[in-house]
Amino acid sequence: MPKITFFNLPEDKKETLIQAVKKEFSRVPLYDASITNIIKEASISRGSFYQYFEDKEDAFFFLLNELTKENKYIFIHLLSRNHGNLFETMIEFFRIIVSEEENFNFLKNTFLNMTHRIENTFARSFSSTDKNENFEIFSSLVDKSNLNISNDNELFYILQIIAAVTFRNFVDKFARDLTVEDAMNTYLIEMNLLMNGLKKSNI
Amino acid sequence: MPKITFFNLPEDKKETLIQAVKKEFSRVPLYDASITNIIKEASISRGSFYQYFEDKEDAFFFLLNELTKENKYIFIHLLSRNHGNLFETMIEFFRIIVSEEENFNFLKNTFLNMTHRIENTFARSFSSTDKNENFEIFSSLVDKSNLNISNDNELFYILQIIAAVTFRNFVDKFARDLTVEDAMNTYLIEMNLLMNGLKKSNI
DNA sequence: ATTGACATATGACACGCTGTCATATAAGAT
DNA sequence: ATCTTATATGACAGCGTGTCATATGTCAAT
Repeated sequence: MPKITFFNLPEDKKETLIQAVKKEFSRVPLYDASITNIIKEASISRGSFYQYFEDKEDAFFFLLNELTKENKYIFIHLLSRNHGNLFETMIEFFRIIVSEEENFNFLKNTFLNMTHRIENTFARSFSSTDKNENFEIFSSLVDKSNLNISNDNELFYILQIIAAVTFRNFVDKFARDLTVEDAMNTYLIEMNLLMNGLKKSNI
Repeated sequence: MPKITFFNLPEDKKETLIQAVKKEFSRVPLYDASITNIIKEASISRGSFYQYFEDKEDAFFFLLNELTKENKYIFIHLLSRNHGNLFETMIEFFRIIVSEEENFNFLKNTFLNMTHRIENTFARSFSSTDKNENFEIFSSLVDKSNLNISNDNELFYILQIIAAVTFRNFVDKFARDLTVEDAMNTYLIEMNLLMNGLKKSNI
């Protein structure tokens, strides 16, 4: 978490700083990013940076969190518009993320260097790391009547599976520079397999 | 790839160096590892390190590749013993990896900091990144008769899905320090969901 | 207006790490 | 014995991080 000093900053200065942080993390992934570049871009001193953030990671995760908040908002919106249909919602959500242009490079650097912590942060967009408050919200919005589960608890595993597969598809999209349509095609095939099962169903 | 000089090394010196590399990457993840520590441990000069490897990553991926080769061997063996049953094989394979003690810390550091490149390397144990020669081998060994696919090509997507879910379970095991049995339980639930489908099947 | 208390800003610096290179040593061939 | 090629070495430049003593700004109280 950024320090209080950061949040006390006047709006315009804060915005300049955020843009500088975003620029650097769009240029290179977390571990290659340089604080020196950020402070040059934002025209602040080295010391100031450390008054605002704990370190490089702190700044990165602040940014990622902001993005995730927006995505979560989008996801919740889609879910209710689709009357709780999880699969329809995931497919629409997937399209929105892979079509994203403004944050393209930031997303690319982030997905291609997805550590456990980054994945967990991002996953809050549409799922939940733990069985926490997030999970309750999602659970209440999802139409469970046509899911292969006997109790709420099992929804958790379904979300885990969908998250895992969705992530892999995000990464693939960026790693292989797929077009939006190619990425969508693969994702649709895999979501269908997920829905219907990988095992041949008995006739 | 390590340089020729490395492969020309007498067996014992090479082994000492590999152990030093392993020790450092067991201590901390790739990006926190220090070449200085490795050369101290192996009693070689800084210059020598660079005669053997391109850089830190080069050493890391060499090690990961070695490990992956062993895993691949294990996987193939299990697959044939299970007469090509993919799910049974994955479950046995999963248990072997999460029970691993010798490489515990190396695996932990690796899984918790799994970038796209690391994932791809490791995935060669039981799947294939691309539709390459690896895929042909796996494809020929897998019993496809009870899989929900109409052609060989679709096997690829099934492997992708299984790989994604398996990875997530590996990561979870290390991230939350699960016992082997807890990790197995979750994995079994998820594999069952994968087999039978996330959607309620029509009665 | 002056003071004191607290919040914020600054950049020089110590420290650690990487990758290189000129030089030294060893090994092998003729 | 000499030349050639392969390997080893550690000093060093360059860069980046996080800290800290110092400077500057803010604001309430007198």
